[in-house]
Amino acid sequence: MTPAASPLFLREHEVRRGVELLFFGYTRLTRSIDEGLAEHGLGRAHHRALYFIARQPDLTISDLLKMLAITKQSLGRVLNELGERGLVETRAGEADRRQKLLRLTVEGKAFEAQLFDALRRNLSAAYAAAGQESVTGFWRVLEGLIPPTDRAMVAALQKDIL
Amino acid sequence: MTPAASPLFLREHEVRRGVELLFFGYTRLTRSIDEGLAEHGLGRAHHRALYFIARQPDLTISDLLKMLAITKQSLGRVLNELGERGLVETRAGEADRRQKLLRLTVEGKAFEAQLFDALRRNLSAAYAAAGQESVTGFWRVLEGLIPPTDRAMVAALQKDIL
DNA sequence: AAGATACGTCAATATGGCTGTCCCATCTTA
DNA sequence: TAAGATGGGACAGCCATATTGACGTATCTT
Repeated sequence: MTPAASPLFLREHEVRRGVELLFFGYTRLTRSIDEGLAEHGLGRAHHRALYFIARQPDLTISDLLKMLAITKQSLGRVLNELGERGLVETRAGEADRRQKLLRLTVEGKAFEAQLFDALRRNLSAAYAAAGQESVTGFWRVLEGLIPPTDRAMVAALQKDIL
Repeated sequence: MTPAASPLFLREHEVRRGVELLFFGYTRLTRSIDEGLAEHGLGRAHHRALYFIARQPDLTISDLLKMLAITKQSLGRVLNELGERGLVETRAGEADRRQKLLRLTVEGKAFEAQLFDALRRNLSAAYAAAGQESVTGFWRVLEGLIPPTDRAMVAALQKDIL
């Protein structure tokens, strides 16, 4: 049998390639929406909040905090600005009235959809160029990068669509 | 013939899944080195510079600027701090003495290797869990996210190893 | 000798994070 | 029903990382 070549040595190539492609891929994708955000005087932090609220209507503040993994104070500023611009609105929770349930307004939905269009264009093109089996692999590797403790949270997002 | 289902509608699932996995995967991977950086009082910006200098010894300032896609002023601070800590050193270019060729010092190499270890552990685990065909797909999709104008730059990194 | 290029730097500003502290409303539980 | 826990908000100050704009110097090119 051919012995497996030194795993650490061989893997350095592959790991560096992954690090670099992740860096360039991620930063280029996120940059693709900066223009749209700037039109409203908003930044990427606002988009992240918009995105997850769009994804899970009636999300609570604490759920959103877990997603974004930032402090309450940082999120507070972002949500206030989104509220002032009429993009996000809140209601008190039904079972627990301390909670605030976050939703996009009609304008918020339209704006999120506009930003998502840029993401869709770029990711769709990459998916199409790579082929479906590649997309599956792309997802699998990324899942493996998420600490097991966070995986349930990410998986839950998938269940909410349709 | 079965007509292809509405591409835009079907793709929304897949695109959102990609956006989310990229966000969580990328941020969790980068967080894995924050502790090591904090020990030296450095941040992620310093790591990005260290990484690319490690990858392409004798890189010039302007090449590094293209990689990072930040301004000269921003990079200036980062490089000064890395220089003060004795992690990076420069020499004048041979052909063109206006250029500064960037290199890691012995300590810089050791530090970069230490940080890289955390990245390697995490990415290797994800690669192993996903399997080799998945890794190929992972790379292919990410390549597709990089604007064609930047692809040559990223590809050049692969040629420098070994 | 004139202009372009590579790099450095001063100054002011924006963004998006952080810590620490304190507050109020509401829910849970002894 | 009182005491404590929890969800959320807010004030204050700070830090890291990025920006724009302007200007300076050494070196290379023509």
